[in-house]
Amino acid sequence: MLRLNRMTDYAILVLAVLAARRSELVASAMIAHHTQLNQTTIAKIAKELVRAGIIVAERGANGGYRLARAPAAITAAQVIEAIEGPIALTACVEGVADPCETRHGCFMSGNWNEVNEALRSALDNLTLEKLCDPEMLFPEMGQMATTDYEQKEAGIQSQRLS
Amino acid sequence: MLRLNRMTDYAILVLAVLAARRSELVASAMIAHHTQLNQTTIAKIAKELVRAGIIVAERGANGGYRLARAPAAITAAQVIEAIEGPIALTACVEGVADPCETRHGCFMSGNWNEVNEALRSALDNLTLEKLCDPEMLFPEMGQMATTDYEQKEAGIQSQRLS
DNA sequence: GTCATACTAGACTAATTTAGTCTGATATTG
DNA sequence: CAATATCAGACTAAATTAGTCTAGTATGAC
Repeated sequence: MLRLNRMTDYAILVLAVLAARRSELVASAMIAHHTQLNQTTIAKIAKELVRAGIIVAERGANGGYRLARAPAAITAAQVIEAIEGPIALTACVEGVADPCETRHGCFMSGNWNEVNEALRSALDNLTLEKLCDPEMLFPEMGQMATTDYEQKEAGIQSQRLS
Repeated sequence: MLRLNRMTDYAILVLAVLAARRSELVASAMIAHHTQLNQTTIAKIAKELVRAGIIVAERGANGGYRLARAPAAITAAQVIEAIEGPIALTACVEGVADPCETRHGCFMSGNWNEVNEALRSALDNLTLEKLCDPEMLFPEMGQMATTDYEQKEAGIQSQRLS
C-alpha cells in the first residue's frame, strides 16, 4: 500500500489553507475551522512544519501561522520528510544506526536506492502550488479571482484526502 | 518513512532462496531453515505468492514451492502488490470503493498519480534477478559456480533486511 | 504590569494496523 | 491408510500511529 500516513495528509490540508491565505497569519483555531481537524492535532502538525522551516509561527495575541515561502517553493518531499522522516522505501535506511552492518552490507541496498531516487525526484517536483492549483481544483469555473478565498476554502474543506 | 512492511521483506527473502534453487521444489521447512523465519509465517507468505502466480506450490509428500518463472521475469512491483496490494502513495487509491466521490474528485489525485507512476516504473524495472545477483552479493568472490548453493544461501541467510 | 490569546512541548491513552500463531482441512505419495 | 505438505481463515499479541491532555512560554492590548 505504501500509503502516506494520516498526519501527512493533514499537513497538506493545513498547507493548502495557508496557501489560500497567502502571507496572512492564520491562527490554529481558524485552520481547525476550515479543515475540520481538531485544534490540538493541528498544533502538533504545525509544530513539525515550523521545525522543518516550511511555515512560520508568530506567538502571542493575534499570532498564527503562515507559509515560510511561496507555494511553488514547497515540495511534497519536504512536507513528507517533515512529518514522516526520511523518504526511503526499504527498512534498511531507517531506524537503528547501522542496520546494514552485516558482512556484505545489505545485499539489496544498491538496487533499492534506484527506486528511492526515482521516488524522491518525483516528490521533489511536486510543489504545493501544483497541488493547490485552482484550475485543477475547479476546472469548470475557469479563472478564479485570487481574492475569492471563501469559495476556494469551502472547496478544500470538502475535498479532504482519504 | 514509506517503508515496505516486514512481510514483503520476508517474501523477497523467500524468493531469494527459491531463486538460488532454480526450479527445484523446496518445502517450507527447508525455506524456514535457510531464512530463519517461522514455518507458519512462510506458509502465509507463500500462499499469497502462489495466489499472485509468482511461485507454484505442489502439495502432498515431497511437495514444496518453486518459482513460477525465471527470476528476470519477477519484479519488485509484482511482489509488493502480491503482499501489500496496489502500489500507490496516497490514501486516495486504496480502501473503500470510491473514496474520491466528492464533488470535484480528490483534488490532488492528478498530481499524485505522476508520483505513483514514477514509483511504479522503478519497481517494474527491479527484478528478482537483479536483487539476487551473486556478483552483487559477493563481489569479492568473483564468478561463483552456479551449483554452489550452500555457500550462497549461508550468505543470504545472514543478510536479511532490517 | 496584568490579562487574554495563541503557540510549544512532551507525556499519556486509545485506536488501528501489522505480525505471528493456532486449528483444522485438503492433496499427494508410497 | 499413513505420512508429509500445502491451504485457508480465524484468532491473539505486538507494534505503530493517532489523538488528547496538561502545563509552559511568548506576545500584544489595555
